[in-house]
Amino acid sequence: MAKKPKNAISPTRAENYPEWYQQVVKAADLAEPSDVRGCMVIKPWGYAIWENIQRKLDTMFKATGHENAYFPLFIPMSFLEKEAEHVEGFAKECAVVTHHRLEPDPDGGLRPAPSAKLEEPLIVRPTSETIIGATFSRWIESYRDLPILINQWANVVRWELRTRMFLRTTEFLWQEGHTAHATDTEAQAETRLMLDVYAQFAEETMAMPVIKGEKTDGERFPGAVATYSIEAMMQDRKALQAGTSHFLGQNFAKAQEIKFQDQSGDQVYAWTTSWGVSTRLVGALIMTHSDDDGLVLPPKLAPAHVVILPIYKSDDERTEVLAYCESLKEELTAQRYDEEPVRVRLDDRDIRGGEKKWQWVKRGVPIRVEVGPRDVAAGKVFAARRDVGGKGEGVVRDEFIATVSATLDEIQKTLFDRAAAARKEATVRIDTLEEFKKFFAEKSPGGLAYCHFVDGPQMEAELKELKVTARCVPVDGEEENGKCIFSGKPSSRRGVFARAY
RNA sequence: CGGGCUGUAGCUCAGCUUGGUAGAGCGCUGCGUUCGGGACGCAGAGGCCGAAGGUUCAAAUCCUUUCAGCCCGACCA
Repeated sequence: MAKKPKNAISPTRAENYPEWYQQVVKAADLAEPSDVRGCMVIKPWGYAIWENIQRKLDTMFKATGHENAYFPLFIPMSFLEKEAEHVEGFAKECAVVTHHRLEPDPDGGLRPAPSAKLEEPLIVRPTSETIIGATFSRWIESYRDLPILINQWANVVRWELRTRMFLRTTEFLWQEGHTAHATDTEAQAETRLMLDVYAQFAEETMAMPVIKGEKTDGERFPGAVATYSIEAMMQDRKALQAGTSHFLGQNFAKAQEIKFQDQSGDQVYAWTTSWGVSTRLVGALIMTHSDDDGLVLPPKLAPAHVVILPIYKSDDERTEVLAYCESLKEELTAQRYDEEPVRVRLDDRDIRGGEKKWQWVKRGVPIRVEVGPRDVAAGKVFAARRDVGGKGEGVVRDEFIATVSATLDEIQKTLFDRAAAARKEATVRIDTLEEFKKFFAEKSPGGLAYCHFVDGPQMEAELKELKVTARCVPVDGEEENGKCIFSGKPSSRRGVFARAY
């Protein structure tokens, strides 16, 4: 007799959070390590979540006037050299292509053919500001060509030395928006608009509360004038940057010669922005909602809203139960949730019921329905919600179908409220360095600290010591006079500080 | 890129100190018993012990080199 562990995931969050995270990724069948160092294979269940994220965001981008396009994976090395800060930021983590042909080597293997060396090396894009900027410079001649609002769904490569599934991998999938505008004001408005889009997506679709804010000097995107981000708090109270929106000023326009003739006939530089979210959002999703039994998915992103598990012994029962399940599936699918048909999966695989049930628990499906001969006879279903745990309860079939959409809504809301409560619980205002150090002490749980500060080397040094980072200055924060806890200088706004991923 | 550790079955690992032609649990396949449940029994498939070289009658085991992974640090829009 095997021992029955109390939880499906070991270790639990409390025992070892980073290891728990890895185990959830594995148990929920989201992704696995690949044959290439630092890269992962995203498995169907994980990719389906990403597809849902993509679909939702893509709709929001289109609704705000953006169009999709696609730019090359390779970028001439010289392009990266054009913007000084940009080089500084990315040069250390670029994959470089130097040859275009292989040939047999003396040891029986292969090697890049010396005769096929590229005149100019290509880098695999770590982001596409430079090549898109170069393209924009050809597209833009007149103020009548502006604004240009482009988005691309793509993969990028950043040669990170230390990787974690979804949170930081060498290659990852993302979306990068790139826009060019005639005026400073318009570009700034675009930057803030997309920040709002991200925040709305995070809170309404991912059920993940976020803080919208501006980054400090140390955390700004290389080459940007201002970087904004949405910051979320994970269950271990560490902050995670979940999306960024950059106001690039005219920095890239000057580097890439993105010029146009304005209404008075003068040649002037355009104002550009860029903004992105990545598969890191899947990591954020995991660490925001999941529990010691595995993944917990917000209904709006779940690949399946409802999973139906038939239970039977004999062939007769099988026929009867399956027919009941098929019609249940059909009627559920006819229901609508979040403006789409309810997504239902009927799992009639021939494996043990208990094991099958736990697989779906670990995968985080919002509602699990078990149907056996007794339910068929009584016209009922046995339903359980993933967000509240427990075994579930018998419900009259038609009633279950009629309320499924409302139940999904309730689950979505419960997840958001729970995450918001956890964040509130971990949020403090701190006014002295002493208190700050205590809050972020070695064994302390930490959290989000709102403090007055003045950006500068003194702050950077203190933060580094404590392994704390300035996350952002909330954009909707109130003006308030105070003193920087690091330097004592006067400050008018509080910033958010936290340990971070 | 520095410091520490580990590479043996699909997975987690034992065996290595004291060299003698490879083990367990889980998973997988088949049969059976159970079953509103992550169950059990029996039978079976599966490994040239990360790679290369060396010592030896004999190497998973000792020596050298190399590659890969993990942890800690540095780095990280």
